Amino acid sequence: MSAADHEGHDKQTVYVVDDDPSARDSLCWLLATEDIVSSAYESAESFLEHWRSEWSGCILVDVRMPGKSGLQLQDELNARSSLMPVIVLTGHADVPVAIRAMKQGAYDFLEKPYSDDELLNSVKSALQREREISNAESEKARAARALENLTERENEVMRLVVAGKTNKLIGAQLGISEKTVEIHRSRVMEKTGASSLSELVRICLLLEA
Amino acid sequence: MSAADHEGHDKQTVYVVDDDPSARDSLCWLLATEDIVSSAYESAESFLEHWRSEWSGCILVDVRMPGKSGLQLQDELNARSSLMPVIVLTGHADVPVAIRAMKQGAYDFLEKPYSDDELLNSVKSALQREREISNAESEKARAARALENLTERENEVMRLVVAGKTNKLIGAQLGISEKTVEIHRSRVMEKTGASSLSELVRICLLLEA
DNA sequence: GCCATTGTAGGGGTATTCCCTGATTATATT
DNA sequence: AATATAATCAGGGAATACCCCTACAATGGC
Repeated sequence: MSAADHEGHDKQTVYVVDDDPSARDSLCWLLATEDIVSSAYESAESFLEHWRSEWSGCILVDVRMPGKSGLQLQDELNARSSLMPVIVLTGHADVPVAIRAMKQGAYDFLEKPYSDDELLNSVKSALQREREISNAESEKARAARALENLTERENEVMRLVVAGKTNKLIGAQLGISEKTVEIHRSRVMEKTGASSLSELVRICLLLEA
Repeated sequence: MSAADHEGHDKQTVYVVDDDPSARDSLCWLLATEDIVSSAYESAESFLEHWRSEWSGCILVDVRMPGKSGLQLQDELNARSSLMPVIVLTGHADVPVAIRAMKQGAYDFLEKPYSDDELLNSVKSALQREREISNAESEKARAARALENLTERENEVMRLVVAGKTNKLIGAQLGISEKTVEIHRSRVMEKTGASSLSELVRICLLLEA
């Protein structure tokens, strides 16, 4: 937990996507008063063009915009497996839109006029959430990187090891010598950096779920 | 997966909570056409009175009702750690209510008039979801039951075993003989029913998260 | 042809786990 | 007082895992 804080996170940024320049400006200004870094885009398209999966922070997006709407932007981000919380802003009461946004995984949905406090609270909580998600994801990514260097055979052996089988059983099942299993097994431990069977099991479970 | 289906599930029931008798009747009738068992309540209070945590299925609740509203019912169920999906029904477009319902974890939010198909699709998908949640929960419960029979010492030893330490290290750390650790360890395996270290790790991880 | 990688296998040794029997002490329950 | 449970420790032995070494065949790239 404590170690994860000073890990590979770029500083969190709030990405403001709104076609109305004055709305963008006032949002960015408001965020700046709380020392929150923001970055503004005038359309969903221009945001998506620049978007990088490594970005850290959250997104503030207006529903009604020329071109792609806020909901379509959300869709596209979901398709790209973005895990960044999205806060949807809207000027008009529209239940179906609100429901769709929430079901698409919006972190929050604010109707104008909203108070500065409402917005800031929502943003801060979204940033906090993103930090947690991001930490969990970087652990997963580290595990995945460790596993992708394994050869097919090593992977096969690893799965059986994690399933709790002994080297002897694994050898019999794969039609190879127990000795060979030993070697694959030790390579697995070496490549994954796991110092114990428990760690190896943890790594594998992290990627199954 | 296949084994979980014929497990301790009571048959799934859709709990209909609505103060309007004709609405209740038409919902129950509609559900019956798809062979879905339903049970109707005229108020949040009467539903909560009968509610049992073992119930399996989902809840269809109207927002506007005399006494506790649908949202308050949702609150109360959350407080009681209910994991049953809640589908909120409403007659009037009201964004804040819809947002609140979704943020409180509603599975869906339907505005009248909704089509029969919309409702049935939502219900069926909620029931499917509940089945998954319920299976996952019963696994967790089984693991918890296994662990709560452990003595303090056994629990202590188990944590260290799962942390990947050897019996020797555990003995040193707890100031007891390696032999004694062996015994606690084997009791842990026996009581939890784990047939390998991997299984034990799985069980523990299931309850940490 | 040479070299790196991968998969295979054995010898030999040490460490660890796992299972058996047997025992002592304390505490709580009956 | 007798019984049960929990926690402690010991010896011995079988099975397993882990680590060192050497070795060979196939594969593909330089």
